[in-house]
Amino acid sequence: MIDLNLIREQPQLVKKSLSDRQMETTPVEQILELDEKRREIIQQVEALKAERNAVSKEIGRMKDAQARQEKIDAMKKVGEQIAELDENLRIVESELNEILAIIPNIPDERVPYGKDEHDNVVLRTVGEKPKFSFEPLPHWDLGPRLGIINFEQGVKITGSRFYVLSGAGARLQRALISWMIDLHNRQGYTEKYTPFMVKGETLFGAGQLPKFQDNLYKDHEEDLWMVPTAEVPLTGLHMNDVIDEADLPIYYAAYTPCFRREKMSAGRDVRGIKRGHQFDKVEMYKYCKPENSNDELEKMRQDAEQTCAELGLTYRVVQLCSGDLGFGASITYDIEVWAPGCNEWLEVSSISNVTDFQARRANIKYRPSDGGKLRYVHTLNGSGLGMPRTFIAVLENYQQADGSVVIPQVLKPWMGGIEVIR
RNA sequence: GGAGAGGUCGCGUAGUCUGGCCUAGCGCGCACGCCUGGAGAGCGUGUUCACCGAAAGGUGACGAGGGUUCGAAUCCCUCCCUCUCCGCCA
Repeated sequence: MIDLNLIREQPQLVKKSLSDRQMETTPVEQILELDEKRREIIQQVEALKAERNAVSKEIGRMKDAQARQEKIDAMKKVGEQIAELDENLRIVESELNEILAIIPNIPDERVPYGKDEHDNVVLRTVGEKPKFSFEPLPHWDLGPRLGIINFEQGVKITGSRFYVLSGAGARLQRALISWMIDLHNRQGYTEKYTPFMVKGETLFGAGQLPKFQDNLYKDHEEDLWMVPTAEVPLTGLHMNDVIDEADLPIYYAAYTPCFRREKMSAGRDVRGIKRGHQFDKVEMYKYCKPENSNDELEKMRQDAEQTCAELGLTYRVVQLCSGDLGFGASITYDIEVWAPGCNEWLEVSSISNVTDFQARRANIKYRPSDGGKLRYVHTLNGSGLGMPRTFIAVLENYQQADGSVVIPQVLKPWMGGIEVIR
């Protein structure tokens, strides 16, 4: 949610932001109109309520039965007016909130203008694309050949875009998750294990509802939704909280599976395990003071980069352009690792400063140490890292001429003695 | 899932039966001041948030949402959560 005051005071800035994001319509005028109407009604109805409160108090003290009845009758009419105005107010406010709820965050001024992902800017590349003495296989050949990825079984028990990991493959994924969480621990993040299902309110707070409803799985009978990312429960942890300034910044890391219907991406990346309806991810998350969120973003990007580097993967850092920016993000870096088998850069991390966008929706504030007014925190999130793609990169980069896959050094403590998958 | 007890301004509680001096009392904590060589004790003052308003001021919030009423923390309905017991169960 962006600040209504910002729309009031700088409507041009908001309009430009929305058009930079390639939104066709910018409902700024409509918001201002509704806001105007809202304040008008509030003034009317509150004046009436003040009158009713005063007279009602009087009635309680009145002795004369007839005069008393007259006042009661008069207040009955006032009550009817109040009910009518309250109803109007409710309608105006719900219209206003409906629109505000789908306005994305304002891009940071450093975000380059661009139409879509083709206009993203590669900031730098770390490492070199590895050279092979043989033709490296894509993971969709490598996995089944090694017996560690089974596509048919996934389709059999659940459906398309599902797969089963087996033996050393399942173990490799578990090793990646454990190693990553331990690494983030050392980087200062507190590990969290959260529910994988949340209520609608929590999804609203994180900015997933109402806009991305179509991409979410939901229980048919209850208000329970499968999380599309750990960012959602991690935002929810402090929903409606007031945090002491001394406790900031807060760093969390969590592993969760992520569930996405991928309606928008139907037909994309159908080959392999790159895009499924269920995937595992380790997420980094921060709550901090507004003045520190830029520095925290850079630190989180370094933390994600370290994760790629320690795995020995070649990666590049990409700055998202305005048109490719996510709904809640004000600025985003993607980290992509090189996958020599499928011959492409795979996005394994997306690191964003969400500023106060989620904090407003989820009502997360902090109390300044100097006793000043409560302020909204800033939140940041970043994958550290996304599983199937990191898994793909490890398989494809560490494959040998004989078709086996060597386990990266850092993962060995979790592999139970397995050094090579063959 | 069944029965019962609860949810009040940081924490703990009073208030609910009997609607209106509840403009939500008291204790603890916290902040400031007085006192003190200093500290403690004591005394005094203050101590939620959101919204509307230039301000004065006003409105709303007693788990959430509805209803009754001139007026609801208080009465009625629905839901959520916590605790105790029972049932079921990894």
